[in-house]
Formats: sequence, structure tokens, C-alpha cells
Amino acid sequence: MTTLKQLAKLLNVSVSTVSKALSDADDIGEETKKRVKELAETLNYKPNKLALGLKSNVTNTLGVVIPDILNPFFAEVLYGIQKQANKKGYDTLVCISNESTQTEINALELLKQGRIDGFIISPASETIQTNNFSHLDAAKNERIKFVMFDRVDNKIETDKVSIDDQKAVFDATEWLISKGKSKIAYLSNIENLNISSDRRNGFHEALAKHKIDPNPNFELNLTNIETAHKTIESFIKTHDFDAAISVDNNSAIMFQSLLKSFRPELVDQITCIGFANAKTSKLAYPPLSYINQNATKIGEKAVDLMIERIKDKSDNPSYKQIKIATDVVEV
Amino acid sequence: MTTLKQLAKLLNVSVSTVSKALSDADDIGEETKKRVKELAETLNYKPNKLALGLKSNVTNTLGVVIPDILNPFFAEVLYGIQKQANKKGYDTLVCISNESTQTEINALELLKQGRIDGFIISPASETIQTNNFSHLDAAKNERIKFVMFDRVDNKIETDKVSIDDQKAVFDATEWLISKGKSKIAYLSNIENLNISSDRRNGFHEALAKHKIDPNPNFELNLTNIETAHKTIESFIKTHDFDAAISVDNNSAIMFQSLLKSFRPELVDQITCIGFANAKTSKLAYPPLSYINQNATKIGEKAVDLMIERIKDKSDNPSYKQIKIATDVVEV
DNA sequence: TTGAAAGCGCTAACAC
DNA sequence: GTGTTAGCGCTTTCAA
Repeated sequence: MTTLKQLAKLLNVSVSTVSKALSDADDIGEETKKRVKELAETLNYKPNKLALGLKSNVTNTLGVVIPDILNPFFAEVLYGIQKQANKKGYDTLVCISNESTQTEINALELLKQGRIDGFIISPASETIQTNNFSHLDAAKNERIKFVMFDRVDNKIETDKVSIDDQKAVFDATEWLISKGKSKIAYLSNIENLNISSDRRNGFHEALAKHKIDPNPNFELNLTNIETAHKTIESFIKTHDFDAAISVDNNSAIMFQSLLKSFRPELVDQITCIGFANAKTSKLAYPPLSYINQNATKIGEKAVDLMIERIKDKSDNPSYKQIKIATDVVEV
Repeated sequence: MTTLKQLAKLLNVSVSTVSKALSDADDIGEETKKRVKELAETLNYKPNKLALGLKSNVTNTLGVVIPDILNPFFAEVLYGIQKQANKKGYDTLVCISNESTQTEINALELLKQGRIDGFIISPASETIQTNNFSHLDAAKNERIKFVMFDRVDNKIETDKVSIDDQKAVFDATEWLISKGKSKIAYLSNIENLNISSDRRNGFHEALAKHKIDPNPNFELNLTNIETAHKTIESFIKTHDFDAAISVDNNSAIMFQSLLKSFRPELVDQITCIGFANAKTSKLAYPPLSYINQNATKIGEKAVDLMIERIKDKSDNPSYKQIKIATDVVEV
């Protein structure tokens, strides 16, 4: 790595002159600036970010803690985070908690070592189930800035980005009802998450609005992936239904596939919808209509909030809770 | 952030005493060590990694450049990288090139600013198609250490981890043949990648070995996702086949789903296999048998190679090319 | 118009 | 057994 010192030596000037020349300070002669810049270019000089960080206490780096990178939703949020962060001149130090509270705590330890200006987190499912947010409380006490996304929690006072889970499922359910459906199966493999109750409420709210009685037997808990196929199969074989809504990213694809196997004659009559994106929707045929969470936008917005918070030096910040609009994509 | 200086002041000792006490140097009195450690614990002292990095030129951070985080394969590799890196005491600075050479170059710029000890990369498809590896050559000239994975290239001399693409597809094809199949559709949405020719060779090699004539009409190019469904549909409707092998992560799921729609009577007789993992295989029903790339292991191995290379101070390194074994998982 | 010096947080050689 | 000093790469104030 080329350093200022090396440049200074080669040019027979002082380090501070080189530093100022490169930042176009107006107390350096044009001629000197030119020489300095040329050599810097030739030797491919890059300022050392560690030194900058040490000096200024600003690292232009955001920490990111993701519960599960194999979940396409989180992968897409990460995509949005990276895109926006780079656009704004920030890098990302990424950790995957793998849904474990301990791993999440370790991640925060790593991030809290002076290398980030703030972090963006969606808590692990274990953290949510055990309601153990002490590490986030600690971060707050240490005045470390962070933004929560997706799995947000009321107990933590900070900036938050999520979709309106209840409304998203409400809208999708109404969409099914508008298609004349009323016997709607409800599929969920995220019963271990706090957002699942919001989504269920949205479902029930839509049923109630349209005077459809909810039927507990129509609500399938698929949280255990080992038994999910069996659960769906048994439902399909024994119930009279005309639609299915999945409140996670996978169940709709599974459901449709099993439907084709066990009640192929029904395929044309049953409408399935789930959370998805343009790409995963096409894994099914016919492609599934889907609830677009706009995961990329969630990531982008989280970065915007984070940067806003970082710039904000006030002692009494007013935190924001942003809800990203979802939409039903009919294909 | 608590610093050594603050601890020193509170304890009325010098900064170096605190530093040594915390690292258990044996020229510090037991009593002093105890006092120092207790206070450090109480104030939640964490050494500043930026300062450590500046001082020692060692950051214990690995750069990672991934072409596409929405691809489950890369997501899983990243998972393996993170897992192994954390285990070995390294953090990861992750960049997504989004299959663009320019973004990849920018990513390397970011990473080359003194904050990483080396980087792990799988090049963007654009980089491979345009055969433009100058930025990696540059990295080599600057003596920056890196490991390539999956999309490895002979022209670059460095450590590499991949699967044996030809063998993986050869094995899977033979597996189909062993089931009595001979009219095998070949599905690929990765015709823009260098590895696709290896995979195709594996397919042809297996056919040749078993004296099956290859039929070009059976080889479907699905690289354009917009036309993929149509291409498959038209093939299914007009050809006589008894199996399908997908050399990417999606096509097999699509193929099976379209098969159920357009030739449901064939579903029981046609065997489909593709690259996948335990989770994505279950998106289909019946779950698909799959070629397990052991993506997690690829990531882990890449980290091992990277760390080995970092520790290796020799001027004339002997680079390794590791092939991770794949296996056919029959479900 | 340029340079010297201090300091960000840390470690290590050397002195006391 | 403990402290002083220098230095990693950089910016910035102040002096020349």
C-alpha cells in the first residue's frame, strides 16, 4: 500500500503538504497539487481507511446482522442494503446470526469494536421467542446507533423499517375474496416469529370484514419443515377449499406443487398466493401471484434511516418507524 | 468506547501497564493485573480494532465478493464463509457485484484500503464473458492475497475452491442412466458462465460411456428467464423423454412443475435432478433428488485456504486448487 | 505556500 | 514491576 509518507519522500515535500494537496486545500500551490496528484495516481494511492477511522471516529461502514441468509427475503434485503450503502459511500460488515441469540450477541461484540458507525439488524427468531433483547438494550445504553428491520419490536426504542404485516395479508386475503374465494387455507411456517400474529390478524380481519367465518382447521402450521409436506397433503386430501394464502416465502410453492400431485383436477380452480418475489414466483407453474414485500426497498430505507441517524448529533432523537408498502402482484 | 487511556487514568497507572496487564504480560504484578482486568470488565472495554489494524497491519477481516446473493448457492457459500471465518476469529466485509464487472472493480477498491487481510471472490458473469480479469491481475501485482471459488479461471494464479463440475454432472447423469433412463433432457440457465461447458462435458461424457447418442434438441438453454417457461413447455409437449437434468439451481423445479401441468400422466415416469440443497429440493413435490454442491463446505474451505495463505509469508507460494466432492442425494 | 507537531488507540522496545 | 517513547497513516492547527 502506498502511503502519504512514501509520496512525500518521493516528492521531497512534507506529509501534510501531500495530504492537503490531495484534498485540494486552497493553501497549496497549483503546481504542487498537480505533481502530488499525478504521483498519487501513478502509484495508485488509496487512503488507509483504518487510519481515517482512527483519526475521525467515522468509519463509513455499517454493520449488518441478518438472521438467515438462505431465506430469499433476507437475501434481498441485504441486496438492498448493499446497494444503497455503496451508493451513499458506506461499506457493510455483515454477520449472520443463524437465528441464534448467542451468535447475534457475538456479532454485536464484533461490530462494537470501533469499526462501524452504526448497525442494521433483524433479530434472530430465538431472540424473539425468548424475548431476550438485553444486548440491544446494552447497545442503546452505549449510545450505539442501530436500525431494526422486518422483525421489529415495540420494546426497543430505535428507528425501524418493516412492512405493514397485518395490512399486507389483509390486502392479499381481500384480493382472494374479490376473486370469489371464501374457503381459504392459511399457511405459515413462521409461527415462531412475532410478525406471525400480525399477519394472522390481517387474515382474520379480512374474513371478518367479508363475513366469512374463520375455520381453525384451515390454518396450517408448517414451521417444522420435516412434517410440512405431510400436513399439506393431508389437508388437501380431506378439505374443501378454494384458495390458499401463505404468509411466508415457501409454503405457497409447496402447496401448489402438492395440489398438482394429489388433486390435479382442482389446480385450475384454486388460487394460491404467498410472500415472494418476481424470481421465486416463477419457480412454480403457473407462476404464483404474490405479495411483494419490496425487500430491496426495506434494505434501502434501513440504510437511509441509519445514515440519517448517524448524521443526527442531537441528544434527544425522535425515532422513526417506517412501513414499506406491499402490493399484490397478479401474474 | 472505553479506551486504554481512560482505564489508565482511572487506575493511576500508565497506558502501557494497562495494555500489558490485559495481555497477561509476565512483567506486571498480579495485583495490578487484577485491578486492571476488573475495571476493564466493568467498563466493558473492547480493544479498538482500527487501532490494532493500523499498528499491526493485521485486521482479521476477510473481504468477500459475491456475484448474486439471491442465488441460493452463493447465499449458502456465504453462510459457510461466515461460519468458518467467525470460528477462526475473522470478520467479513461483504460486497455483492451483482454480476457486473464495474461493481466488482469498485468492490475491490473498497477492499484494498487497508482493512482486509485478503479476499474471497467468485467473479461476476460479465467478468467471465468479457474475459476481463485485469482487476484481479492488478490485485496480484499489489501482492493482495485472494481465493477464487466456484467460477474459477485458469488464467489467474491463486488458490481456488470449486466442485468438479464435469464429474458432478457426469455422476448425476450416470445415476439417471442407472435408473434405466436414456432420453435425458439437459436444462441450463447458466450458459453465460465458464463452468457451463464443464458441466455439459460431464453430461456428454456419461452419455458416451453408455453409448447413448446426444441429441441437441434435448439441450435447453434457459438463460433468459423470461422465455424459460415457454421453452420448457414447448419441449415437454413435443418430445419423448424419460428424465431431465438441470445444471443450475432452478430449472429442475420449474421443469417438474411444468411437467405436472402439461403432461401430468408422465410425472411418475420422469426423473428430474438438478443442483440444489435440502431446502430448495423440498420446494418441489415430490421433493427432487439433487446434486449437492456442498456449498457450505466450499465457503469453509475457501476461508481455510485464505487463512493459510495469509499466514504463509513465503515469497513463492504454491497455490492450491481444491475440488469439493459433490454427491447425488436421492430423496 | 509549506512544514512541524500533536493526537486518534494501540503495542513493544527500552529505560528506570 | 512500571513508565516512557516511538510509530502505524492520517488530518489539522499553528508556526514559519
